Amino acid sequence: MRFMTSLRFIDVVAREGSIRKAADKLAITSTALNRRILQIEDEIGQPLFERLPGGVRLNTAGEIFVQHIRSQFADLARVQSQIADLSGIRRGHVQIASGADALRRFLPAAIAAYRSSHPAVSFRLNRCYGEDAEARLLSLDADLALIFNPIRAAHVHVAATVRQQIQCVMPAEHRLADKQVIRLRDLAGEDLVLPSAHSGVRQILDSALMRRNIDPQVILESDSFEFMQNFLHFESALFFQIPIAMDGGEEFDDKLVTRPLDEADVPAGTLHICHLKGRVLPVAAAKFLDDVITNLRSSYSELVDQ
Amino acid sequence: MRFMTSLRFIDVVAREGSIRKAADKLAITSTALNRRILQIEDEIGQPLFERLPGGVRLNTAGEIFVQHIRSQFADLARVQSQIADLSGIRRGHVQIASGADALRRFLPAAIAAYRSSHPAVSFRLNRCYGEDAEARLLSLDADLALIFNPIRAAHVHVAATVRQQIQCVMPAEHRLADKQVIRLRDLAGEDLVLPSAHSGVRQILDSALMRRNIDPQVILESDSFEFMQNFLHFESALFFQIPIAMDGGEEFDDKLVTRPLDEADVPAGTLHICHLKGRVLPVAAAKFLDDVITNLRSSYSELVDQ
DNA sequence: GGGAAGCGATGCAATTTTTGCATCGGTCGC
DNA sequence: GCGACCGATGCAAAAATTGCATCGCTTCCC
Repeated sequence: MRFMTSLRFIDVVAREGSIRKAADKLAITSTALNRRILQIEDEIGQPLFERLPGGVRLNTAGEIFVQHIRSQFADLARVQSQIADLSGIRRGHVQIASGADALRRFLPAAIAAYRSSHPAVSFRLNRCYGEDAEARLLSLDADLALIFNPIRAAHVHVAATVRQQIQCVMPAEHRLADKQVIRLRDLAGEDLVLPSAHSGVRQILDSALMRRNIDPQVILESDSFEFMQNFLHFESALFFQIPIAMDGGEEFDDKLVTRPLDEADVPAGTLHICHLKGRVLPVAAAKFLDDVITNLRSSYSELVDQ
Repeated sequence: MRFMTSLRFIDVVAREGSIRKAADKLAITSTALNRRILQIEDEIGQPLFERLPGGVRLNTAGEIFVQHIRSQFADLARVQSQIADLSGIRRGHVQIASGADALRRFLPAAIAAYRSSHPAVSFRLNRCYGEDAEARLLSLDADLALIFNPIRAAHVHVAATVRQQIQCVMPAEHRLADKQVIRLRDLAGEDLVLPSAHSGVRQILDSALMRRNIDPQVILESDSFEFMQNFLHFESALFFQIPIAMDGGEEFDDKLVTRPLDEADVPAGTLHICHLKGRVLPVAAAKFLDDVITNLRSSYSELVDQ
């Protein structure tokens, strides 16, 4: 897209915080890039960047302008996908920001299913926590976000939510494995393996444990589900995740068993599927979103809202 | 705005329906323009125009793309005005589509008042009927529209409405001038001077007259209020307009008197102030809209909604 | 405190892109 | 069927972008 180059360049400079670094990334000289920026600042009538000794930084005008540029790019992508859709090609690109939960099983399966009927659609997935995901939606760096627990930002539109009760995962021979439902007080004195502090699951657990004044042993903390799960093969402990991170609510590792926490002790959290409020999504992203919601509705029936 | 030239060119070609005509208007050769278009079609990967023997016409992809271009331009204007606003310059440009009613007295006064505090803001006014106004909003050719009576289009957001009872204007010596309120049956046999068929006033009058089976003499029909009003200086007749077309509901021509039609006979119409739904208006347009609504609220108090 | 390194800005020449001219092949109206 | 008008294209001129060398500046580090 030749007619977008100058704008794309500005975006990169804003991200890199330095003309020379950006020029490097863009495979042109800093001279050329510098002059493109000077020219656009001239046309706007005001500087967009502050010149610092170590590089450049957007000023207020630049912030506004770069936001405009990003929305132009997103909208161009939407237009292209819509045009491609006209000729029945169904091509496109979908960018998703997701928590680690949904990235485990749910999204791989959902994307594969979608791609089986739309092979010309490509995806990009970024694992991140709530705040990042919201920032990515806002900077148009993601079309969709799947976030477990809290949505704060006013500019996010929640297309659907799924209630998810936290599940306790343990080796089949663990002493709690006989119970069908785990009470919070059962955790007292147990060895726990917990997701890191940003995680929605962790926040729910922490606040529930704090409220009841239960003080379990946190022997391990990680942001990798895979790591935590494999750890349980070597040492007996309790580990927590939400159904979406498993296959239809069932653990997929037959050495481990899964038991829900009692809803009276720990409230169900909500998984939110969202996009930027007021944004017209590209065709591919909109269709994928539709599919995901249908998919969730059939897997979790009455737990899905909207 | 150098980086927008190619897009602007496409817009002009779409409007002109011919590359050569557009090239003429843009003061470049048809060759250069033609090649810019070919290049962009190449980048998009699909033609945007159908080549007809007498020129070019947008195909479906082109329609989508041109709509995108226009929204880009409108958004760029918003960004520019927002950036200018930062430095306290308060410059900008406001484009208004309005019926002839509001163009008479209300808008000149409102714009002059606004410009007295924001002299760097320029305006463009286009007189048009409802359908045009809506089309102009949609093609981003107008930021705001003031339309008397009906709003149909789903993509229009109504920022405020004012109820306006139709007024009957006549020479001071007319036999109906003694009445404080004009009943519809009074019009039977009278000579009427009516606005043209597209006008909201005309539509309301026509349907009321038709319903009561009253058949007055329509001796003159025009889309110029000024013409109709001046005509009354030479021949005694009745002429209709809404308060917004007058000074605060008072006729400004002292040879003429104004009497409301009875609300029981003819329902009040509504003047709508609207903009495109979902659009972020440029600062200047948004502020002017605010002013207009405040203005209307103080002039017509309880008749204003929202 | 001085020197090296990193930054953006700028003059000048090389290169690439854009433009204009002339012209082609096609369609339409008279 | 002829003239007028349309968009497409080869080729040379004009204009723009780019890269190189270099400047002035600040910061970091010895």
